[in-house]
Amino acid sequence: MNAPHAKQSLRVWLRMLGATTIIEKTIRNYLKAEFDSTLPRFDVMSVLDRQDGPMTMSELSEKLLVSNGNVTGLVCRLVEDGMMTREVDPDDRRTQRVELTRAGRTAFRAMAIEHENLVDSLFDSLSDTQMEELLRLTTVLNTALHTMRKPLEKL
Amino acid sequence: MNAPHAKQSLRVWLRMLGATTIIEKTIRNYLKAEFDSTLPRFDVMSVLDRQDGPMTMSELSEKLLVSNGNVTGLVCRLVEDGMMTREVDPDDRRTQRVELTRAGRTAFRAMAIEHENLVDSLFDSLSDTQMEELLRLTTVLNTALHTMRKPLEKL
DNA sequence: AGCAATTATTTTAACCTTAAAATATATCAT
DNA sequence: ATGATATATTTTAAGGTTAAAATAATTGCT
Repeated sequence: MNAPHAKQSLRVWLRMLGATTIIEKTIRNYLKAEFDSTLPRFDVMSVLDRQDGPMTMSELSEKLLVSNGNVTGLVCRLVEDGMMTREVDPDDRRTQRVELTRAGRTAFRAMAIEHENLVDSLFDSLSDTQMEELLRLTTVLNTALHTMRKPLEKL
Repeated sequence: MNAPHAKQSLRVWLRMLGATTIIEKTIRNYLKAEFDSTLPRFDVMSVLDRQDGPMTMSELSEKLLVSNGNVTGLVCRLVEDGMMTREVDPDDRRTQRVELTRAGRTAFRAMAIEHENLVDSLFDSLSDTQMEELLRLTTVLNTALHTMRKPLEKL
């Protein structure tokens, strides 16, 4: 689409990575300190909370962009914690149907509110206009990266 | 600095996180496929390459924003791979002095070039103007996050 | 000198992550 | 029905990550 950005893109990338790294670490520490939980668990619960009925392991791993084996471990721990249930689908015994328990949904909603407040505070240095610009730019980038990714998956 | 961005910041954060996640995964896959290496190893070598003389484990972990224990493992593997040397500082036998080997420096430079080309291609969807905007915004954000972090470290 | 406090690093236990191999079940062609 | 193929998931091995405990060496106080 463009002439090469040369060294500019490396500089942009390192700034972006630096910011997301700090924000992510802050969120992880917060979830650990306040809820004795983790970001990957939060992400699993987030996907499940948006869902009406149960979900399969594969659907979960696709939504989260992580491997199947990874989901297996996360779900095991969340089930142990009483946040989720997992049961074999009677119609296809290869498939697991997982969903949040009532306690899981309640716990997630509480975390989600504070998570959002934390994120708000971390972006406090940007004005509303800057936030809009950043949203536009990251949306363009995201869309391009996703359409770039699709063909790669075919391999 | 501002009125609350409300839900806007969560949306911005998720877009930013989405983009960096895909870019990072792409880089990891690339380093694995082309150089049989990893991003954390690349980061260690990158810090060391910018350095003239040897460095201590603590300096390394500060630069990389990771724990001491983490650096221990990474350095062990890089030493095994012949990319680095590690020796006890004769003046303070608690301290390790680590640096790249010649092979390590050569390997890193080769990786760095292709890494930069890959990053360039991943940002291809943004125009030069958009890249400048993105650089400005992420710089503001980064600076604020770092100055936010300083006081937290004191605790 | 000798003991307490500090500093640099490693070890440990737990968790996250992946790719590849293994397991179990379902589907399909004959 | 049977055997091959495909699908859903788990297991395994290797690495990355952290906080906290353990080691080891230095510094400082008296």
